[in-house]
Amino acid sequence: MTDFASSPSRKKAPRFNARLDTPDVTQLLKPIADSGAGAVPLYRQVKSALLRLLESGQLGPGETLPNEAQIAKALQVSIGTLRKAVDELVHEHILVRRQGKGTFVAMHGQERFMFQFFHVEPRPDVFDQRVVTEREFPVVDNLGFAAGRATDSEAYALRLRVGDEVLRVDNSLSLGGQCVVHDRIVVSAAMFKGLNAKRFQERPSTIYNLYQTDHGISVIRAQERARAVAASSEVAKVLGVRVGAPVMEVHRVAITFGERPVELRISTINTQAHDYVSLINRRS
Amino acid sequence: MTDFASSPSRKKAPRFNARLDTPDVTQLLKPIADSGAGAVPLYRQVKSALLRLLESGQLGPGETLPNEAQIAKALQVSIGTLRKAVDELVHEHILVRRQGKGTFVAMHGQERFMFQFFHVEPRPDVFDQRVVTEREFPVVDNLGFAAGRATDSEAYALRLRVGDEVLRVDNSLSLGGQCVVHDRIVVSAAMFKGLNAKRFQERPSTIYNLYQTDHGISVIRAQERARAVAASSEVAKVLGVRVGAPVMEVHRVAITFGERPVELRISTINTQAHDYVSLINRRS
DNA sequence: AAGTGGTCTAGACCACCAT
DNA sequence: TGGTGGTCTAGACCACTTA
Repeated sequence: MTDFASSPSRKKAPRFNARLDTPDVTQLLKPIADSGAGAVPLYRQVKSALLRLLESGQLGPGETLPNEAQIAKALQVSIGTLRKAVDELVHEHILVRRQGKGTFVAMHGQERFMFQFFHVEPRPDVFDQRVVTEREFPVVDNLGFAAGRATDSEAYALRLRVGDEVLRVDNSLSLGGQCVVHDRIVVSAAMFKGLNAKRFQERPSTIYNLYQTDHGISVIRAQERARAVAASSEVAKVLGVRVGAPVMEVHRVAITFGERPVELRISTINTQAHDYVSLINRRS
Repeated sequence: MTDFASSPSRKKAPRFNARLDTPDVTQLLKPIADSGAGAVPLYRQVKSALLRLLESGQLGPGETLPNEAQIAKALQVSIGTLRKAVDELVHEHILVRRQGKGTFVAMHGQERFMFQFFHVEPRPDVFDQRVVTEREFPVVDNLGFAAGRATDSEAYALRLRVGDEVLRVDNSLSLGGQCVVHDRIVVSAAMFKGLNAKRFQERPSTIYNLYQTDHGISVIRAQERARAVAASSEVAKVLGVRVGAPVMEVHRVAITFGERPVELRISTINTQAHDYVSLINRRS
């Protein structure tokens, strides 16, 4: 039961010449009338039109977009203009292009999580540079799952009212058999109706993948603020450090379409042998 | 005395119809022969040609590029291809476009420093959201300047040999009158010949601006790794925290053309009232 | 008014992928 | 072999800046 039932037009059955995995989305794309001087550029309007398609769920994760010529024709813009719009969506990891295959709605999985959302990696050893430490997907162990009422800061981050029902999940993340991160996840219970410990623990892929497949919510971006704190007794036990030891605390708000906050995640990191690596590192 | 003396062709005097602030760079741009199948795309080759121009110093910080039509003609590519190359360089903050004025080699200044390299800002107050905390440029006070020999980790980060001569600079950075960051800067003495405490302290703009104007070295990118540590006595005194208090330590290697490391900077941050904000936050 | 970058078009051809 | 995205072209017109 997702929110998509309220979308204005339902999916139509594929027409005889439509590809099976491609809903006939072109019918939903109305020609864009260029509004003339000083207005939003046409390619931005095209981008918005595509975003509306994704946001409304008419085009879901993993689905194939119509080919560029078709979309361009449906919107009555040139293919170059369409490409510029898609370029930006690809750059934001919202769409994925594959030459020879097509353009797809981005899906959450391990690769994307590692690339876009996981920023912890082993500290390179100055004295042993032979060891090329590959980035490693963490083993996630669930420590707890509970419903509760939003605190001030939780409500602020998730744009809820204080006291609204939230779900809290505690996880430990391990790299190389060693627990390195403690995660406290907070989400709105209203937004994630039906989410329970069992579903959470048995998810086949990443947590953001679960949000996407079970609740139709696609995380597209995140904000992170980091600080150093003294380890609490609870976290110290999980991370295997002494109480009061300096650990890093990262507050992340995951965001979906329309700048709506989805999840607050407080990661406490044991940085004895690992670093928090800023996205600044990526080249392009 | 910069390294540019070794560049193959010297700057020519501007021709009678050239703009005064624009060296006749088009003469230096040789037509690009498309190398055919499976090769590097033409627009990447154009990008490389432009990068060589910047790297060799034939086009310096703040200078105006010839207009797009001229460059395209000189390289014998279409204007669209040239624009795609420039697009990427603009995205990497190496060039700056200004509609109606021209395209310029990016210069270091406060705005760029704040945007690209400074990641500390006040922690927003959950209980007093009226206060919109604007990002503020820090007041930098010099605490020390000394020559020395590269340690293992310094040599590793700067790609020097252990024992090579380095310059070390200590600064304190204050926001709102409060010291928030202690910076230890390490650079190769050979790379920054003639850099002394006086020049350093009297610089008119940012430190990266000094590197650019005095030594012809343009920082174009940085790598950062962060961790939580216990404050040392030296740093504790500067930051006004007790020895052993948890503080954040950010190791940044600033990089110039050709992936060459320029500067190692270890920032120790008092995160009592401030956060380290990840670049992930930016939208586009 | 002249010069610059910004947008938009219409088409050709290439490289990659599936069949 | 046919379909997809990727590259490249040549030009028209618009918006912004400066003189």
